Amino acid sequence: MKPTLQDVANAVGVSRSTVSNAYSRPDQLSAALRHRILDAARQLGYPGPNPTARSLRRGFVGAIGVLFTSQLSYAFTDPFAVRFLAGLSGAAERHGAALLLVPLPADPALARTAVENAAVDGFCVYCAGDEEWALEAIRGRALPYVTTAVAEAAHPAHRYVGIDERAAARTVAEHVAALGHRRVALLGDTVLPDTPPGPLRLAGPGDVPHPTTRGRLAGFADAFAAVGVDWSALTVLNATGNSRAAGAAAVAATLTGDAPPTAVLACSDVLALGVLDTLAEAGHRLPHPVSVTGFDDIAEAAAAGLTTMRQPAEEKGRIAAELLLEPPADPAAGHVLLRTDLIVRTSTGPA
Amino acid sequence: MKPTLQDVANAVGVSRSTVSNAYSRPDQLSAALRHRILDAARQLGYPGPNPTARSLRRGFVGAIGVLFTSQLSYAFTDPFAVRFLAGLSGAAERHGAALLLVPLPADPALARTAVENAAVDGFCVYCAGDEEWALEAIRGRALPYVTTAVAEAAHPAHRYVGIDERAAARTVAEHVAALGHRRVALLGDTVLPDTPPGPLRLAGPGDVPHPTTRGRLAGFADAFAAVGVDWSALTVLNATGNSRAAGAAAVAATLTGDAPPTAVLACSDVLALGVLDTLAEAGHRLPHPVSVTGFDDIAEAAAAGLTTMRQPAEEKGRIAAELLLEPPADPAAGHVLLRTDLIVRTSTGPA
DNA sequence: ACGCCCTTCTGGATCGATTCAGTCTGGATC
DNA sequence: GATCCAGACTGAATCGATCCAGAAGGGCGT
Repeated sequence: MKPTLQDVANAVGVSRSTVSNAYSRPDQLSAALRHRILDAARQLGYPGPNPTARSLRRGFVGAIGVLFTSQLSYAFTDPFAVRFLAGLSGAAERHGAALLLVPLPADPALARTAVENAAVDGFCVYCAGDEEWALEAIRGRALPYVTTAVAEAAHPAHRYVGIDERAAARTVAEHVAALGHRRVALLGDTVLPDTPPGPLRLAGPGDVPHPTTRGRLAGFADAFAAVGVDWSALTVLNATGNSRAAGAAAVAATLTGDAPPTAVLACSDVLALGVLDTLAEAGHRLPHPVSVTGFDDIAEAAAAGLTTMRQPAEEKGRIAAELLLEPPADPAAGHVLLRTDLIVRTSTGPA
Repeated sequence: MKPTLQDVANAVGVSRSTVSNAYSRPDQLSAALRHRILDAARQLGYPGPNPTARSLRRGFVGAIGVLFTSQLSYAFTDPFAVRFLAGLSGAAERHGAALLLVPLPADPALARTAVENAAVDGFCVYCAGDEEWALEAIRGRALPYVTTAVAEAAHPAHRYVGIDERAAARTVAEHVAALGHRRVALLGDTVLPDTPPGPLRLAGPGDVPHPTTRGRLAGFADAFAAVGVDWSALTVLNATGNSRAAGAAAVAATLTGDAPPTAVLACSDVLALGVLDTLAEAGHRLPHPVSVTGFDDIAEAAAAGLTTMRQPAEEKGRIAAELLLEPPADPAAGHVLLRTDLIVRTSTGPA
């Protein structure tokens, strides 16, 4: 079998502790002996202290867990998530912390044990709406955690970095309203679960389960209410996934119907790009008869001329990591609200 | 402190082993007792067996390490790497394996210990040219590993999934040569280390340290040699990074010089897009006076009309994961060569 | 009543290190 | 020459589980 600390100790004729010190606390032994030990280790093919055993004894691991409550591969498919991870990994790198990407089985019970079995010192939970069970499991392990969305009635240990979804969405909608649009559609991913793509009847934004989508729809509604357009006059479109194709599918029938909206406000850039795809296929070029807005300001948005609400993706990731790796003394500092900026491009114009 | 197995055992009045079995081998005890144990655990706030202790005893971790020998955050910046990771994570997810992204310090000695300290069952090494030290460290730990490039004189344990870089590049260049181009520039990232952006004198492709770049340049050269264009007649352009900006910077002076090339063959799509940016800024629209080709076929390539060599990014990731997670019995099956396809778009045309 | 098997549960050994209170040694101090 | 001390090294306890040989108890056939 592979050699252990003890084998090296035997070979050199010293105690296990001394070999351990040779690796982890060089100041505890003479340089000469340390060299002898390291040489012997090399000869024996000893690769250094076993990381698992070390973690067990030391009580910490040196890795933070990253949880995507939807599919893990989503993390690499969604441009915003990728930029978030870029920021996260940069900060982790600076702290020498590794990132453990934990895949979650579809079965909730199994998913919970996946969270309980992850060897990490803390968790970053990328919010997908339904994550309370995950947070509960994390708290059960008494590990620190950060979420990527504002939590209203947060548990004291709950740290987060997010934006004011509702206010940001309201700003987008105010821009659209100011351009004179009154017949508008709001487009979101999984506005209601298990619902086909296309228009949806909703009593109000409060009925939307996903908090981020709920906040954004509410913000859109706020702005239109302020100019006299009631919630019931707004069309809500449901997309079955956060992808261009899903966005296109959700909006298709509505755009070709009679009395199509003059503006479509999407809850994400990816969905908005899907809308632009549909318009482009119908032969429309910018500026369109239909104004379109997105959310997040991903790289593709600029190229497509998409008006959108920018949120600092990399910074969000960086701060999430820092909240875990250098925990603020003041608990209030554990709640970070990021700035957002309306980026007006060519996809919006007068009604 | 947090409760342990022993505490739960004491509370219920059974042995440690029985509590352990309640979690890991439910068939070893009666359902009734199992429920009593699990209930007691819940009451005590016991979060389930400690993952680190379990790993130590069981001898495996349930995670595979992912090594980017350049900066970790590069993984999320390069579109090809992201798609690779998407494939990797999808396969890992299916096997219930977690992904440990290990950041490597710039200092080589520290980087080596980072590899030695990662608690994983195997490594996927995303090739960056200089990774032999990492492979050595991994072999020292007797862990299985996969690299993302073909290795010629591979260690027996060395599994890989790659493409025939040279043949693929040759195919691209043959396409360009067939269009009549004879005055061409070849563009690569870090053709020689520590060299400013722009043209470079090289005796031949053999002088390039990075194996992937070397293979691609050699393939380009092969095709042009076949039509009578000598290596010395080719311009080699060095980019200082794999980004659009770096690609643009590398090519700028050459494009505006006298006798500019009629075609630029880049070693990656990102670099090629940088060249297109430069051309667009100079007011050129497709089809250009200058043909441009890329490599990889990332998503942006299609939108930009870039002719490129497609390699199956997600599949590469998937196969890498599978080579680790379901090791082939036949060692020859540990060497996978992927298919590549020339995708001709509008960025190439007759000279 | 006896032996046998099967299920259920136990106790101790073990995984591979780290930690900390000591012990030992040689040299400086008075 | 006795005392003290800093530096170098040791040993046992510990981290929190899993594993396995075996003990206890119950049911069954003869």
